[in-house]
Amino acid sequence: MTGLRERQKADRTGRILDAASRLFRAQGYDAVRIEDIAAAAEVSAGTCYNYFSTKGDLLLAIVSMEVEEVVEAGHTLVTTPPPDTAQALGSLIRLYYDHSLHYLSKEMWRKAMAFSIEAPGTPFSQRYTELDAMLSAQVCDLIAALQKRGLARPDLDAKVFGQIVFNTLNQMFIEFVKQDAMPLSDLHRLSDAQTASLAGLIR
Amino acid sequence: MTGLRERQKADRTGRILDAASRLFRAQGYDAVRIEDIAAAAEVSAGTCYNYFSTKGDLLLAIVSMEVEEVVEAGHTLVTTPPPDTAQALGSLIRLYYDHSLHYLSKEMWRKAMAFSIEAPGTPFSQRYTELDAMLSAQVCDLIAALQKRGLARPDLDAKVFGQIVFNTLNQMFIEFVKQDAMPLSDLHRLSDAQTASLAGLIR
DNA sequence: AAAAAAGATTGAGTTCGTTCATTTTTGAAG
DNA sequence: CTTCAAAAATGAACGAACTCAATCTTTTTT
Repeated sequence: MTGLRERQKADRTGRILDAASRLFRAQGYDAVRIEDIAAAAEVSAGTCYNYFSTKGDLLLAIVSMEVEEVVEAGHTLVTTPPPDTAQALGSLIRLYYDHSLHYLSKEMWRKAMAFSIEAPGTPFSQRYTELDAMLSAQVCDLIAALQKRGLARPDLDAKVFGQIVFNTLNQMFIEFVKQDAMPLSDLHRLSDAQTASLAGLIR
Repeated sequence: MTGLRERQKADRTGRILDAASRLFRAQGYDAVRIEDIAAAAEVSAGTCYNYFSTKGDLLLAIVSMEVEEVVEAGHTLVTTPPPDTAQALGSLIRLYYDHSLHYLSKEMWRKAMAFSIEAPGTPFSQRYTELDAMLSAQVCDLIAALQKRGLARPDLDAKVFGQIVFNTLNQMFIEFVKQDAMPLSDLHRLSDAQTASLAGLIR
């Protein structure tokens, strides 16, 4: 079933993604030209456009892989939440934040977020939006799980409140990547304060 | 004290802003070239760059003027809020949303938001971020005003809660401008539902 | 009022993302 | 094995944002 054509296609996709990911991280998104990526992936510039519609979409493909990992890691945590509301929320949020700079620079996040707003219809922009929705749903699930364990007010709409929490942490993350000088520890501090407030409303 | 040089500078700035605003709205941000703006403003392309650092920053200058108007209009409403929590919040939000498409297209909003994330250091990007903070503060002020009138739980931190409300409405607005097909009425529906939930938490 | 300095304008030139006509490679049919 | 069609790769050409050395305009100095 795996013809030569199919195998080469997958191989090229992988090489382009690898090359782009490595170069973006090493030199920055703007400093890397499509031609550089093509050269590193041993294809031509035109071929990159057979696989990814724009440079921005290629970036979003890379970012999406990262977010996929986070969604998976988050799933484990949501199914076995710590036995305290603030700590449960805090752990999930910390998981998201700490993963974020593992493979991606702030510049890459900025460009990715910008592109997903600017060009929402692009294939990987849609994928990225989906993944965002999955993260949001995960927070909702956590709150529902806490309710089930009697750690959160049962009269709360878990979906509405989960989205509120997600919007808040998302907004703080945007501020974080917008300021190159801001260290991760500051994001944690801000986040812990908000989480405490929000946990107060839940309990 | 207004020398010739100063007057010409103000005049040119105005002409560039006017031309760009008109052309962006009529033809779309991407379709308009700097040269087109320059021609319409009766200057050269290079001159546009003496006044605005990039095309994106020029757009943000235009968007900022719009947001300034909204901040002003909102101020009136916050000082004399309707005598009902949900209605007060709803009026302010409606004010923001209804103003949004008056002078600016969805594409312009998308590009502006994208640029403000992508290039946060640029002069008008900073201005735009400031204005965003002012809107957020306005929502906080409204909640504080409601507390003062006994229309909201006094034990609530107005600042924290205001930011939550602002983040929520901001996020909904982003979804709105990301989908060209979505009518303003749908945004209102979504917003009304969320506002009702949030008003419930406040009372 | 002339000369010098400071400040702005200009548009040709550079760069890089993107497109597309042409060429090459792959897979199927005879 | 040859022929043909479909799919994919290629790189030269294009377009638009942005830069910068040369030029022009305004202000200040003598």
